[in-house]
Amino acid sequence: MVRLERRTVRDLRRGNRAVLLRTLYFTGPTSRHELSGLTGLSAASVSNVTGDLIAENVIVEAGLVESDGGRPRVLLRVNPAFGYVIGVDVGETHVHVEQFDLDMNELAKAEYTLRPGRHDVDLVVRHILDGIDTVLTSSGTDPAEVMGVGIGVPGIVESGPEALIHAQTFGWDAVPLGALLRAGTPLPLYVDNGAKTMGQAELWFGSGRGSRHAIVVLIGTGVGASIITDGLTYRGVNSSAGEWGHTKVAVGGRACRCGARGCLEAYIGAGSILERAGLSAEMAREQATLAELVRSGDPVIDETIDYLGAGLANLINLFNPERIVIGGWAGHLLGRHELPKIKKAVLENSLSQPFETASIVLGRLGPDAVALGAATLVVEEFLLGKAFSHRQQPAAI
Amino acid sequence: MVRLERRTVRDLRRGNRAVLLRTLYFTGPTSRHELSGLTGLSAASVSNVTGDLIAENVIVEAGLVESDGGRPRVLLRVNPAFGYVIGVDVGETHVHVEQFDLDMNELAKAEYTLRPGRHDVDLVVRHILDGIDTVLTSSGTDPAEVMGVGIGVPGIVESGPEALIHAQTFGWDAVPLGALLRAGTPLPLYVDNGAKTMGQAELWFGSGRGSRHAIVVLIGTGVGASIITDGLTYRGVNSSAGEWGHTKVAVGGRACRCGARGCLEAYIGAGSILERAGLSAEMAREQATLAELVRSGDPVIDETIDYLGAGLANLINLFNPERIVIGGWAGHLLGRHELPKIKKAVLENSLSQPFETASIVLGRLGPDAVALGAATLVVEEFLLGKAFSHRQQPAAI
DNA sequence: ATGCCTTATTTCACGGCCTCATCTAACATG
DNA sequence: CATGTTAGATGAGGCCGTGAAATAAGGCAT
Repeated sequence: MVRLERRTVRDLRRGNRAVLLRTLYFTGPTSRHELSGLTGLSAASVSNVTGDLIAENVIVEAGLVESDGGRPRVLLRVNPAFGYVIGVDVGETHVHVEQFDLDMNELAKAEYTLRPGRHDVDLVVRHILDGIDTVLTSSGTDPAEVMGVGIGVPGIVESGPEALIHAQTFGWDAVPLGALLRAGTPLPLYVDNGAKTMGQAELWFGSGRGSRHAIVVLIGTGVGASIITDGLTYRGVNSSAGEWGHTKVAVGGRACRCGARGCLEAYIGAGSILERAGLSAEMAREQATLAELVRSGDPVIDETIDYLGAGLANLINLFNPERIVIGGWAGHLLGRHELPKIKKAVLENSLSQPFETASIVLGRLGPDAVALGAATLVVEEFLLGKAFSHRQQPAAI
Repeated sequence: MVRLERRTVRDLRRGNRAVLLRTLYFTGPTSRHELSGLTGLSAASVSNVTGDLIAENVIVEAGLVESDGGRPRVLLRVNPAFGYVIGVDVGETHVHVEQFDLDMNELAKAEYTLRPGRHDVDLVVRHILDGIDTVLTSSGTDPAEVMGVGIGVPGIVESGPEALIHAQTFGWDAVPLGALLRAGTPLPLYVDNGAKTMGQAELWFGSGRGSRHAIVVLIGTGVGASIITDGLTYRGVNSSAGEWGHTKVAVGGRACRCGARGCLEAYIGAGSILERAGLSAEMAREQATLAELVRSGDPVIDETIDYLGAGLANLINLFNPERIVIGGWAGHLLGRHELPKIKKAVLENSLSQPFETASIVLGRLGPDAVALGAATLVVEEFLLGKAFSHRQQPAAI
């Protein structure tokens, strides 16, 4: 059932302000005149709203552009120093904490290594809190200028003030990461699944840019996906949507580490590929070993591509996206060498109408995309000016 | 990328008017006072907007309710005779045309039988056009009072003025049904996939009522799904989203009539079940034969349930819905007898967090739901007052 | 009957918003 | 330095939703 909400004349302004701010953010330096054309707002309104935004220091003037014969245009842009955002990537083997300005320039970074298999909650929490301190100190930023901290974690994140995390591979069962961090910092926190944060990074700054219905898949040791519908990350009712890795592509097939059988991850997850090749690779050498398999054209890779093709085709048949972005280190490895084969496998497994409109591309951002994307959770909130409404967001804690 | 749109003070009124109208439509007779509480609008605004709506005859007063000691409340309701809508169900063996008032009371009906395998486009078009005339004549309705005709068809419907239809099972490849109908009637037309129209019927009036994220699956000879996100049918970029029947649950498995292998439909579609049981049933006796299989507890049914469980679990893992509604004649047959087994199969194939929040229920509406749902496409347009914006609708042709 | 009490709905002044038309600013050109 | 051109600002006007006050429409006790 659609939930429409009443609006007052003030919501109007908030909304139009958000329209302007978002346009400015994604278009870059733009004159008031152009903004009027881009947003549909009258020149008068653009003038009013930008006036407010400048007074609040949210946007700043950024040079002139002469126009032939007339008054030059004043370019406006979002003030990158209006505030700062922090993104955290909690991975299987590391915790990365990065600070950005609003232009997403990286200002500072702190990295911590986790011993594989040792995902002590308190240790992770300490790394995150320490990392926040470290980056702020190293960049000389006043904590009051930090708009929030976005955190990308593996597994399912239940939205809510506790941000309960269920991550089987970490041995985390209902870990209240939000509450634990809340005890250590007053900054606004946004916790979300790492595949979703990476997806938002690719959507905003990478290969997904400009698309409205897209899917970003993350293939590493684990397999996940970020589903973007109508330009926003789709989260479902409990924000666990997008668990692509545990969809079944072979009823009664290989056992997966999640306990079920026939999961996609049991075929295309990096560890599973190695297992199927008869290699019991150490975590540490996983990447090099897989790279060698791909390079040597091992038949297990072809089989993997068949499963990947089916998995991607399922997404195409169900979501009818305009773009599919392949990310994650194993995804990059496969995609870099075998994209034509992958596309062929998808073609064989999907209906032709949706297949034809879905372009399949490699992710453009590196492994840091998880932290970058986590930071964009904070920026999203800033751009929507708290005026967003109907779609579930990972609310600040 | 989110597309926010500028709004003027007039959009505000259109939006709030839609809020009020929708509340009134789904809540039933309601006083102005209650409406104020339900919508959040001030009493003054409710008074203004309802005044307009009454003047336009869109809503009418509907009796009084005394309140203890004070002025009695005047109940308001949508005027069921403000306009009429027509829903068409184009199925494998029939064309049904039904006329409803805005309360979705069926006022007239026309039915045509199609010989299986003979899906001549012109014949279908003639049936539809003839059906429209027939129901209007039999109910004595002036065509000028008809708000539109919704048409549910099998296969993929490309949105656009032509409404190109791709339905392999009909042998329809890019049939411009919209254009063909347009030549025969001036009424606004809304063409959409039948699974989607049935889904909207269950969402509005059946087992999906009140849910925001739901999936309605249609299991008959063919297998489809309607995906409801944020209360609206999700269509994707080309409105082909929801092709669940051709997602792969067994890489390299049984051949499907779509040409691929391992499709869900090749295991749980009614015809496929019979085939797997070694019965080459005639279309005409399909239903009775399948019923017999289910009743006798044939092992092929247990196998079917395994595949159905995997298919539903995939939807749960990907969409994290609050409800799954099982519809379609074969779906009802299986669900009526084997719902506990189905739930167990889903449990075994889905992650526990999303599983726990998804209730799995049987559809409540009968086989007429496709036509009813098609008619709701027109009502949807009416309720949104053309003020909807960001979500793709099957635009009127 | 009458006056008071309670609750529902309407009216009205007000402040906020966007837009159109008009005005001013800031440049180039000759 | 006057003129032309384009960018941006300003102000009147028309809508909108809201709160407060007014009015409507009953019940109830006297």
